Amino acid sequence: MRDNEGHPTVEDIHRSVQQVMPDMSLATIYHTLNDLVEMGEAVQLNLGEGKSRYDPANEDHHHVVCVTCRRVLDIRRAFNGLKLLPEEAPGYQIVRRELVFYGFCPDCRQ
Amino acid sequence: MRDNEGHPTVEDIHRSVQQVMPDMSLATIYHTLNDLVEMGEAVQLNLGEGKSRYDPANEDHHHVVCVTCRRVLDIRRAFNGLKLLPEEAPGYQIVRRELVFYGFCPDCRQ
DNA sequence: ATCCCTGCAAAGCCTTTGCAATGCA
DNA sequence: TGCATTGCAAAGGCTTTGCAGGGAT
Repeated sequence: MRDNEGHPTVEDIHRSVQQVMPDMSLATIYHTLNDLVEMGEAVQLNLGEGKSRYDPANEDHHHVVCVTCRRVLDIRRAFNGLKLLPEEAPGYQIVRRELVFYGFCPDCRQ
Repeated sequence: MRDNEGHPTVEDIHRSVQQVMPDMSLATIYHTLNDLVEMGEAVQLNLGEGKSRYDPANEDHHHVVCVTCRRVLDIRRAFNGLKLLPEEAPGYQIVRRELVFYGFCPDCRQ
């Protein structure tokens, strides 16, 4: 995941791992990713594609998705000034937040 | 969607519509929802469940999802002070943003 | 010897698609 | 009549699961 340049799908990771371990199966990739997510080492991204992408759980950053070409861009500073007001979710213990912007990238905007 | 109390899945909508039109098929629900999203009348939510939920496209509000019981709570004020800095996504035209908090609801927190 | 990890194949969802039938203008 | 909408069934994509084989402790 770290070598992969960003937001790899399960398929991406599978191909990548197979270059080192040619027999690695898809099922094992799924198993391992689920374990990593459970351990808190990886984050599963839901970018509205019908499939998941994965990030190492390093930083609290977020994403811009082009609705046309599906390119994904990292956003690092969007959370300045943002907080979940306690009175909006009383009693909740928040463990993660995911912010996705959808729009047209410069190329697809024409 | 408006009658449904919140964030219905396709299945929810299907059941709901069938109470009035018993022959309504799932395929038609999917067709209609896709049309509504394309028209900008509905919003498809990705809450990390492997299936979609839908909201009428009324307000720019967001969601808290309990990672245990999957209950979904609306958040209305979380965007105070949040903006997408232009230098973070130069040339992009943003059309929608989706913010999801994941955590434990009061009941599942124990 | 036991236990966990792996791979394969099958099954499971959710969603889309092809096609024929239907309804409406 | 012509066109869009519908329903059904099949297919498609992503993910999970059952099971048996194999490696490590």
